[in-house]
Parts: sequence; structure tokens; C-alpha cells
Amino acid sequence: MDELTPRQRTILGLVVREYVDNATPVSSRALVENYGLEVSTATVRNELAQLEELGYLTHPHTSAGRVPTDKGYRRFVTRLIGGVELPLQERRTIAHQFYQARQDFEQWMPLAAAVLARTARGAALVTAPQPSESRYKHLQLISTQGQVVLLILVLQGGTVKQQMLALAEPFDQQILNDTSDRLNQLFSGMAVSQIRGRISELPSFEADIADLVIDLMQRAVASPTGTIYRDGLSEVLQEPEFAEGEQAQGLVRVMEEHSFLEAVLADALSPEVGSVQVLIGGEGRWDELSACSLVLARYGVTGLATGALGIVGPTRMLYGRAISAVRFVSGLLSDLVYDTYIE
Amino acid sequence: MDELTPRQRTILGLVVREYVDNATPVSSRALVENYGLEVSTATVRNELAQLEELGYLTHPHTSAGRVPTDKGYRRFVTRLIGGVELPLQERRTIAHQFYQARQDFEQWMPLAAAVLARTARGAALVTAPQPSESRYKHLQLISTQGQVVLLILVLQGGTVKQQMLALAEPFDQQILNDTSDRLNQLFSGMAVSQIRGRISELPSFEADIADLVIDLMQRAVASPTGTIYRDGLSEVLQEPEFAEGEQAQGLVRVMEEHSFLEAVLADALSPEVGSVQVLIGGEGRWDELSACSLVLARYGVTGLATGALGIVGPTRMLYGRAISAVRFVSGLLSDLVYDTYIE
DNA sequence: TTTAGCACTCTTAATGTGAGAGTGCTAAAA
DNA sequence: TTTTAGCACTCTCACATTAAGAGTGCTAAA
Repeated sequence: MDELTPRQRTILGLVVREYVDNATPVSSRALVENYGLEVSTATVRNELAQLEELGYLTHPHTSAGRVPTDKGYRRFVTRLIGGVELPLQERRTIAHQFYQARQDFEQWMPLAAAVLARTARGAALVTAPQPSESRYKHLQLISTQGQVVLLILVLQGGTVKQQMLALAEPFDQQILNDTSDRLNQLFSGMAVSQIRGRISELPSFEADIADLVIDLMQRAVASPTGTIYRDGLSEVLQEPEFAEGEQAQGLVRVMEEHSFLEAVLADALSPEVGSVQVLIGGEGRWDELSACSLVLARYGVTGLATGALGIVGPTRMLYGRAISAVRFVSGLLSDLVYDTYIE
Repeated sequence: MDELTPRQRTILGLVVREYVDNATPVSSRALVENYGLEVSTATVRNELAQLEELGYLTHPHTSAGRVPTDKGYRRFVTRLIGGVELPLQERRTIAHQFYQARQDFEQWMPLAAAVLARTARGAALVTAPQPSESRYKHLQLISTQGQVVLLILVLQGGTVKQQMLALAEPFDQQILNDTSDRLNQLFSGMAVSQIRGRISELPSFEADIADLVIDLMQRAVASPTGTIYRDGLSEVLQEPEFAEGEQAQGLVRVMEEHSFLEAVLADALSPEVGSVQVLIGGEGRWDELSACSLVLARYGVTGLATGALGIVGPTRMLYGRAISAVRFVSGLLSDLVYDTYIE
């Protein structure tokens, strides 16, 4: 990392802060006036010129104020990433909301998205946790009309898969119960490979069901993300950088297009749970995101089930709040996932 | 409806068609040249002036071509709404896709959204079918670690609700099985009110579970929409009318903001399954949607379970394709819902 | 009723202008 | 060596001006 004098560091920080607040290039005068610097505008101008030399700032044009470059944001963020936290009061409120929802699976993801969006004032993304391995837990066959049966499969971690199936002949509910009881006895806690090894021992009807179960279990881990929960997109679109459709495009694509988001996550997000990652201005690799930053983290328990969550916003984003909100919420979700999987 | 000469009707139709294609005001010359009219531009101009007089067209300014007003679209759509269908080949392809997904609940909604978005070249919205009444079908209690139990409740129609619950003391899986078997025996096919009547007869543990079941059943019908599936938003945002953020706002809000969408649906969509409804330019009631049209239908089976689906696009939209696609897909989904609920 | 012809209006793009904002540089002060 | 005052310079922005072009509306003739 380049050598910056302490004063240059504070000035860089102030430029970022001021630009984030106002979305207009910041002038030397504005810095001196708003932050009570003990030096003149000329001195600040010299420092600004230095910082520009080093690539942390730019000029839209000769007689405009300075704007942070992606490199400038990067430096700002790097200093931030270890040591920011939400205010205690805010953490308490959020933790309380999660506590209240703790028993209701289906609320977790939308709640996380809503909390992130409000706290960081960005568009929030949360993917459901994907188990790294499917383990059988429970099967239930429920007869509906005659030959049609509803198959409900519960996997370890609480994932529920359902499927209708049409049988060749009608079966009595009692027989279906017996079948599922036997399979439950046999397969409980098993992974796909183990189940496959047992199929040959089974009578044909049960083997058919087991085939289907294997298929469902494999599909449960196939997709890297699964369902995606979003919140706050329309608010972020009001930011001035998205006034012209061009830039809004990229933002909406990450939020909306499953495949695009997956590609970005694969590129930017480490597979390990814990650390918060920041992708600034598409980092040269994603043209569509040149005006966007993403603050991302993986949550869950490595080896059991993990998901991703993050904030998408303009590069001119509240990095401090975003990073701390993402870290905090990912911690809460990780705890919930842990409780769900450890048995 | 106002009296229009046959020639005026065709000219109005041509203006809409031409404007939908090119997104630029259409001139008398363009009409004569592109559609081989057997009259001069002056004649067409007279007719255009008439149509403007009647409120079907406007002028952005004196020397620009004509643009349809909302009233103009409305008239165009009214003639369309009864009698358009997708080409047979396209209907076959779509029907085939749904046939292949018929056994897999979870695919229906995303498939419907994808098909609508591609077919109508708009942003597609599909809400999951909401049962008009919850009926008990099946309960399963699965013990996880010690006191924590996973409760899985299946309702008629295949809705699955799950909830974790922490018990005061650990229960054996065998006891949980017995409990759920008893409740299944007792409650099978019942509505909330009937279950409530039986609670007093139950021992306390089972009564507690039954309370929880009632709570879940009530929540299943509480929200008017439930999960929403979307597709194609980012493509539509490329249309020129959304280049300036102002208008994109409304589009994204309907697609993204649950509460806003619910309000619009409540206002524009009849509770009856079947007919296709069109909301043009917010119809004076929704400022945010002044540049958008919605083509909506309710699907499902009245009295059992219904959901909504539709296309959102610019007022300058392919109404023919949108209306026929919405009608066709809503028919297919209705069939699927019917099969699922009738037992 | 239709049409040719033409004046008229309004947009669009190019060009010009002046005020203002903010810089970069220089030379003096600390 | 660092800081500062001062000022020239540059570029944007808002506004006005102009010319070309598109398309209309109207009138008078077919």
C-alpha cells in the first residue's frame, strides 16, 4: 500500500464522506468549511492534487471538485472493514427481531433482507442457505385422489421438498404409511450415496420411491443459490447515479437475473463463512456494475449449509453501515442455521 | 362508445401498431408508406385530426406525429380482448413445458413467469395461489435435538407449512408419531372452525399442538398474495420510456414492492377467475404507473384457491401477445390448481 | 370528399456568450 | 520546508440564437 501522510488519509476519508453525503464533486473550500480543518484551501488543494496523482481521486473536469476513484473507495473500505460496528441500540433492535422470528423458518430470509435494506440504505439480497450435502430425515406419502400421491421429503436442516406422483394403481393410505415408515427407519440420516447402496435390497415399489427421493435430494444441492430474497431495490433506484437508465440496468440485473447474480457471487464471494467482501465498481470485471458496489458475506456453517447475503448500492454508498450491517446480520443468520443443523 | 368510421378504426389501429413498433410519434406519411393506404397523406391527416378531436390520439407538439392516448389504447385493447390467441405452435410449446413440470409444484410459478415474460416481452408477475379456506390434511412432528421439534403441516392443495418448536421436556419420536397420528385421524379434512371445536376434548399436549396448527392455518390464508414470482424486469427496463429514472420507478415499484402491488391488484383485478383485465397508464388512479400498462388475470378455482398473474410493460406494449399469453397461461395454471385441489 | 400545395410551428443540433466554480501555479510568508 | 494568499485559467452550466427539417393545418381546386 502506498505511503500516505496522516493528513492525506483524513482528507481522503473526508472526501469520501462528503461525496457519499451529497453526490456532488467536493471542493477544497467545502472540506475546510464543513470539517473545520486548520489549514487553508490552498493546502488542501495541494493534498488533493497529491491524492489524485496517487490515483485515489479524480476530476470530472478541470474546474470541478474531486470525486473518489474506485481505488480511493477501496482504500477507504480496507481501513473500515475490520473495525466498524452498528450502534448498540441498533444491534439490539435487530437481534430482537430475529429472536422473535427464530421459530419460523420462512420469515428468516425476508426479515434479513428487510433489515439489511433499511439499515444500510441499499438494495439487499439474501439467498437461502444451501446444504453442502443432503441427508435424509423423513419421508411422508399422502394419498390424494386415488392414484395421485403427494410425496413430502424432509432433509436435515429442515429443507422440505414436495412432489406429486401418479401411481399405476391406487394404494391405501395405510400401505403408504407403512412404506414411508420402513424407508424412514432404513434411511434416517443417510446421504445419497448410502441410500443408493441400499436400493437393491428393496421391493420394487419402495425402490421406485427411493429413486425419487435420491433425485430430490440431488436437486436440493444442485443449484448454487436456490431462492433469492430481495428488498429495497426501488428506494436505491432513486439515487441520482441511477437517474439515467444505463446505470440502473446493472443494478437491476444483479438483483433480478439469477444467472448474473450467481456469476458475480462466484467471482466475488469467498466460500468461507465470516469475512465481509466488498466489490467496488465491478472491479474492472463487470462493466454493468461500473456504478455499483456490493458488500457481501457468506453465512451459515461451512460444511453444513451456507448462503450468501449482501447489499447492492451505488459506489457512493454508506460503506460503514453496509459492512457492519452485513457482518451483524450474517452472524445472526449463521447462528440460526447452526441451531437448525446441529442435532 | 363513440362512432368511428371504419377507416378511422383502421387508422387508429395502425397508429397504435406503428407506435408500438418504433416508439416514435407516427406521421401521416409513415402510415401511407408503410401500410400502402390508398389515400393521400392529407386525407390521413384529416382523419388523424378527427381522432385527436375525439381524444384517441395526441400531439407531443405541433410538428410531431401522433401518439395514442390512454383512451386510444383502451379502445384498441377493447376490440382485442375477446379475440386474440397465440399461434398454435407457440401454444403447443408452452403447454408442453407445463406438462413436463406438472408433478413439481415448485416449478409452476417460476415457469409461468418465465413463459409470460418471454412470450409477451414484458415483465411478468405471478403470485402463488392462495387457498380461500385452509383445510387440514396432514401433520408430522419430527424430533431433532432433544426438546426441539420440527412441525410440518400439509394443507389441502399441497401447501406445506413448517415451524420449529421448543418443548418443555424431550419427547421420544414414537410419542410424537402417535400424537400426530391421532391428530391426523381426528382433524383430517377439517377447516379451522371445526378444529377449534374439538380442542377442548384433547389432552393438554395435543391441544397445544392443535393451537399451533390453527395459527398456521390462519396465517396461510391471511395474506392476499403470498410469494411473488417475477421475470423479465431487466429486459423491459431497456425500453426507451424507462431511460429516465422517473418512469422506471413506477415499473420497479409494482414489481418489487409487495404492498404497492397488492394495492394495484386489489384495485384492478376482479375476484373472478377467467377474464383478462388491462390497466392502462395507471388509469388516472396510479400516478407512478402513468407510463405503464398491466395485463392481468386471476387464475385458479373460485372458492378453492386463486392467484394472480400478469404482464407489466410500457403503455406502448404488445397488447395482443400480452393478452393472449396471460389468458393462455392462466388457463394452464387453473388446470393445475384444479387437479391439485379436487380430491 | 379528396387532394395538392404551402405557410406555419416546433424540435433539434450546432454555435455563441457570460457568469460562476474551482483549480493550478507562483511568489511571498511562516 | 511547509503553508498561504492571490490570481489567471479552464471548464461547466444556463441561456440565447440560428438554421435545417419534420410534420402539421389550412385553403382552394379537382
